[in-house]
Amino acid sequence: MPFALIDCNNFYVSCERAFQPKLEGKPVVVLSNNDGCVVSRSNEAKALGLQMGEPWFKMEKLAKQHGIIAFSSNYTLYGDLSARVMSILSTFAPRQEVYSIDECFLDLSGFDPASLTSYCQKMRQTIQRNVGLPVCVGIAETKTLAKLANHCAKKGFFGANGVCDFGLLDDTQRSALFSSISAGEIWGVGRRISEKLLTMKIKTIEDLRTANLERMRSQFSVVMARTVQELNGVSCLELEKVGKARQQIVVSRSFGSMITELDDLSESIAYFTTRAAEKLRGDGSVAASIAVFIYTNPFKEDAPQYNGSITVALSHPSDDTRELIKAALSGLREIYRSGFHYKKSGIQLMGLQGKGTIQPTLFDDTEKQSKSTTVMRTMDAINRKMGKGSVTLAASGIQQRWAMHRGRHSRNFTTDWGELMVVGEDK
DNA sequence: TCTGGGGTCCTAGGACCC
DNA sequence: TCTGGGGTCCTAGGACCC
Repeated sequence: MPFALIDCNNFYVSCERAFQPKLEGKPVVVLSNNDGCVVSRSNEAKALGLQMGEPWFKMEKLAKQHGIIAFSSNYTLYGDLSARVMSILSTFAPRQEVYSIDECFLDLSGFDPASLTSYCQKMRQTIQRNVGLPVCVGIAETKTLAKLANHCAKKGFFGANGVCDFGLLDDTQRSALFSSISAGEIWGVGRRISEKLLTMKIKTIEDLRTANLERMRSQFSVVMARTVQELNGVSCLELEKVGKARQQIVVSRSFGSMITELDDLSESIAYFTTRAAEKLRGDGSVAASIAVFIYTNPFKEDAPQYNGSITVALSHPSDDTRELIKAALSGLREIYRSGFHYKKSGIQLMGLQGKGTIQPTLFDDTEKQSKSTTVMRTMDAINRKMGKGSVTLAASGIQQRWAMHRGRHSRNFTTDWGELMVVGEDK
C-alpha cells in the first residue's frame, strides 16, 4: 500500500514569503529564538553556502554582502499556516498522519497506481493556490522510502516536478538511484550512525539496503533493522493515529541575557510551567512529576560552568498550574547555586496520563480538585479570548529580565486582528 | 557582544522482589 | 572457603527526528 509524504519546501521561509512576495527570488533565512541560529533557508540562501543551525552572528558579514534577509521565527504564523495545509491535505486521502509542523503522510491505498503522480500534482496546486506555499510529494510502499522519494522530488531526480513516485521505477533504476545517494540521507540514519556505517564499508543507500539484516540488528538496534526492511519495501512503520496524547511536555528557553539571581530564574520557571500546564490541559492530561533544569552558557568556556537538574514528584497527578509551579520552584531552590551566570532554564512534565484515567487515592480532596479544575478552565478561557498571558500567576513576573530577543519578527498576518494585512498598503 | 526548542524511541544498568 | 537467578520496573543517557 503506497504512502505519500508531503513536505513544505523551506517551510518557515516560505511562510514569510507567502505574505511578502517581494521576498521571492531573494536569499531569505529564518532564525531561531534570540535570533541565535539559522533554522530555515531559501534556495538562494542555501546556494550562498549558509548552513542549517549555523550561529547567525557568524554569518552576518556574509549576509550583508549578499543582501540576505533574516527574520526572527514567528511560530504563531507558521503554526496557523501549517494547520491550513494539513486540513487541505486531509481531504485528499482517508487517513493522514501529521508528522511535524511542515509534513504529513497520507495513506494512498486503493487509488489507481498509474494516476498517483497527477493526483499528487493536484495536491501541490491546491496548497499553492489556497495557502501560497510550495510543497513536494514522495510516493512509495513504505514510509522510509516515501521520505526518500520526497527528497528526490525536491532534488528534481528523474525530471521530477515536485512529485516522485518510486512505484514507477524498476529494480535496476532503484539500484542505480540508491547507489548514488549516501546512507546518511535515510530517515533514522544520523551523524553517529553514518560514521559507524562507514567503518563497516556501508556508504550508500544501496549498501545499506543489501546489508545483512541480523548483523544490522546486532550492531545497531531493532530500529536499524526496521529501516533496512523498509528500504526493501517491507512496511514496518504504520500510519500513526492523529491526536495521540504526548508523553512529555518540555518548555525551555535560552535567556536574552545572562541571569544570576534566584528570583529571575524563579520567574522564568514559573512562566515556562504556566505554558506547559496550558498544553497539558489542552491534551486533557495530568502530570505525575515535573523536572527542572538550569544551565550556564556552554560556549563561554572560561566562565564557571554549572548544570543543575532535579525531578520533583507531585503528591498526586495534576494539571493545576499552581501546584505545578509550587513543585517546580521547590526543585529550583534545591538546585540553584549562586555565583553562576545562567543562560537557559526549563521544565519537563513527565508521567502524563489522561485526566479521566487516574486512580483516586484515599487521601484525595475531591472538592479541592474540582475547584482547581474550574479555576484553570476559567484562566484558559480568558487567555484564549483576550490573548495569551492576559491572566497569569504573579510568580511568572512582569519584569521578565530573561525574556528573549526577537528583533526581526514579522507580523502575525493571520492570527492577530491588529496585524492583518491591509489591501493596498505599501509593502 | 551574539550559538534553538520540542519531541520520540531504545538500551543498559540499578533497584527491588521473590 | 563457598554468597542465586530471574523477572519487572524505573531512570539516565544516547541516538534520532523536525
